Amino acid sequence: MIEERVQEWLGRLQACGCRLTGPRYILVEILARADRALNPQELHAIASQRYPSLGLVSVYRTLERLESLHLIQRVHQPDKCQAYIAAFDGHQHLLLCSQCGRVRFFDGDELGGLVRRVEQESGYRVEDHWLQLFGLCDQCQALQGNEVVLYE
Amino acid sequence: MIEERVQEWLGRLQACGCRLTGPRYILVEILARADRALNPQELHAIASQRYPSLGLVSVYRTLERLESLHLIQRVHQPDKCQAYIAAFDGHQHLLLCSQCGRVRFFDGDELGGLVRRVEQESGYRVEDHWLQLFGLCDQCQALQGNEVVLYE
DNA sequence: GCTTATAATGAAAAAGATTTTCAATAGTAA
DNA sequence: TTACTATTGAAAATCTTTTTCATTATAAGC
Ligand SMILES: [Mn+2]
Ligand SMILES: [Mn+2]
Ligand SMILES: [Zn+2]
Ligand SMILES: [Zn+2]
Repeated sequence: MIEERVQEWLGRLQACGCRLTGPRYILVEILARADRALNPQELHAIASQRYPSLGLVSVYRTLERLESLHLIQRVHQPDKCQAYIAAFDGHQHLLLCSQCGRVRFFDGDELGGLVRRVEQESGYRVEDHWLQLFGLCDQCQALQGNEVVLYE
Repeated sequence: MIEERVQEWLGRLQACGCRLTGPRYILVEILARADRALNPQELHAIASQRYPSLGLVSVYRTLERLESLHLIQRVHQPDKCQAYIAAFDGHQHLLLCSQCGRVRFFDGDELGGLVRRVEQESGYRVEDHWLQLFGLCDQCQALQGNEVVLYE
């Protein structure tokens, strides 16, 4: 299933005239597999292990390309706002572990009533919303904050 | 009411041993009056009109001080994440005009049921949430996007 | 008021993050 | 293989934020 995602992303890249290069294989594979948001530096550090000559600038360029294809999306957190994770189709919200950074998507917010009430009270016309939940994932609850298991 | 806020902030600054200086008066006044989030550059540009010798570094320092006193809070937006607005007491959410940037607070989300459902499905323990609504304020609706009225 | 201690200031330098430039390289189609 | 050109990484440039430091100015004590 993750492998399919990797193949799909590579296909989407090729479909829009992009070439499949070493740096892109690595970066796509890491991003498509990641269960937490990675910023350019983290991504570069991880990818460099398998592709030592990788330049940070290629990481920036690949992130930009993948984001413009809506394959990844930016994740805002209190302390970092420049991290990316595989994007979900459709309208979804994020659930983030504030300990290890693990991210999950969920859907089905029940904001209709709230939005109508706020529109009435404020006079604004609401067109979009951000909803993110923060908490502890099951693993981090079990560890009780003693250790943190990070990616790789 | 806004004047009271200015006085309160100045009092809070003094109460914790800070000195009341020219740069601080100006910055507090602008931030306490602003109805949209301002980033360091914008704030510096506005404040410089009244205090030309103001250094950008004092803007950063004042923002840090006011934030640590919980008098202002950071506002995240799709394109800028380093802007600040007067903080609200208690748990509140933001409503932002995506045209002019005007910000309002609202309370009373109805997320209890959703949070419980997501906790069940995910195994996460949810501890906090971010909810922001984006839309068009009444003024920007009236202008139909022809003009944008910005601060000062 | 005058003196004094020291918090605050702005210029400059440093550090970090991101973007641009450019010559060399390598993927792709013919 | 060849030719075209997208992509690469190094280096430079640009922006943003933080640190350093000598100078200034607030506020407390007299
Ligand atoms: Mn953000
Ligand atoms: Mn809430
Ligand atoms: Zn976790
Ligand atoms: Zn507006």
